[in-house]
Amino acid sequence: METRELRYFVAVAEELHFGRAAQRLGIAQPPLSRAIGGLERRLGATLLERGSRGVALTGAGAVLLREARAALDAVEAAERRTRRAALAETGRPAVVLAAKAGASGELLAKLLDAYAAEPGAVAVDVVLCGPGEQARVLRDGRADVALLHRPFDDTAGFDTEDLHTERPGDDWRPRRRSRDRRLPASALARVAAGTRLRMRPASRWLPADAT
Amino acid sequence: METRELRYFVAVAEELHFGRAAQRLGIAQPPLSRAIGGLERRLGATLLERGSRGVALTGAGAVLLREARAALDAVEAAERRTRRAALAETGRPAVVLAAKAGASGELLAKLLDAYAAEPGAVAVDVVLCGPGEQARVLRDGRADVALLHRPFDDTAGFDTEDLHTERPGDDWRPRRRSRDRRLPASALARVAAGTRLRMRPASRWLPADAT
DNA sequence: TAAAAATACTCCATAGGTATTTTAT
DNA sequence: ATAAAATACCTATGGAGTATTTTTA
Repeated sequence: METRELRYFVAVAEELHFGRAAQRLGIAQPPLSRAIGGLERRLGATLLERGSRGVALTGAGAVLLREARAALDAVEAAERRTRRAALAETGRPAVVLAAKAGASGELLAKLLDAYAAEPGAVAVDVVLCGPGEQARVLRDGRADVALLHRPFDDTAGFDTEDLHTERPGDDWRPRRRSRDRRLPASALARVAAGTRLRMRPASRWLPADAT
Repeated sequence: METRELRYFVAVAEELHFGRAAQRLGIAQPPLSRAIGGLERRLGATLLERGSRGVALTGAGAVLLREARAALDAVEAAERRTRRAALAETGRPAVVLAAKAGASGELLAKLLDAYAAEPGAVAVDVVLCGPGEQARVLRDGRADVALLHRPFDDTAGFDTEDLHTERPGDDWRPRRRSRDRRLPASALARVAAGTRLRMRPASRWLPADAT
């Protein structure tokens, strides 16, 4: 499967309409129909139910939509991180850390200090995100690490390390008196060293040794 | 970036030789050189240092190798899981569980029983893997969940749920008397419901808002 | 100077466009 | 009857092959 096909399918699956999807992709409707048709033929799967009111996803189509988004994110991340690595070649390397804008100021400062004190620490660029944007920014390669707040942010599928626990009854304003574990900047160090990208299991469905 | 380009690059990065890589890909050397050249031009990055003794990876090249493998795994997983979903459409759906061959027999049986007892449980196919193969099998979509053994298997990047703890001093043979928590088959249930595929941060390097 | 990668040029497969037909409500 | 997708047909971009030149250790 080529990423072009995945992009085409995602467009159709999101618009649920070949015409609009084609418009969004900047191509004509017939080549899009053929691309999806070819994809279905090669997968041996019906991805869409066609009707004169547009299209609907089949079960297999829903699976592909989910998986295709993840795969496209991974491809995008590959591109972004390679570009960043190339720029870093001339200059000092850095990791990009995503933090929710307007929050965790003190924690962030402590973390950066702790990491900077380590031998071989590289520069850390901080990207500020809107709430709940961190996961996306990590997945598509705009950032390499993030500060998340459990249980509000979903950490599913990411490697995590606890940095700080806020006392219950704290009224959600960070307090001095909240318990601070020794800030482990090791996560930053590991990411800076280029730890391998991993993925989480997903999906549902059938046979064990089906291709 | 097209998956074809990623496959080509991975081949060259692994062989460190355009000729051998081309052979492995079943194409001639010149088109491969051009494909990689085009990729480098579009990324604005030098991925390989060419010499008459073959090639060597640059920093950016090493990043792309790592990221490209992950992206290709994601694409492969998309294809596999879609095919499985299509087959399941006619017949009952199932999740695929990966287990290390020759181990965890009793735990596996208990887990499957616990899950089967839940309302709306779907079929579970069990795939037996060699040691350490589970992570790969999860990443490329041959399986959806796996039984792993901490701290021997690296669970980095996966969502985990503790099922069973073996007593220290147990001599590594599973014992009846080891403490069994109530087996939570909820992981299986969530996976069967089609939880979203996630990825872990990776990589290293530079600027915040570089494309 | 010898291996290996890059260029030059050609060919063809296939992505894409336009016109039209088929289908489903 | 009408909106939407599929099919037919044509064009052209670019992927791949062969022959050759350029590079570098």
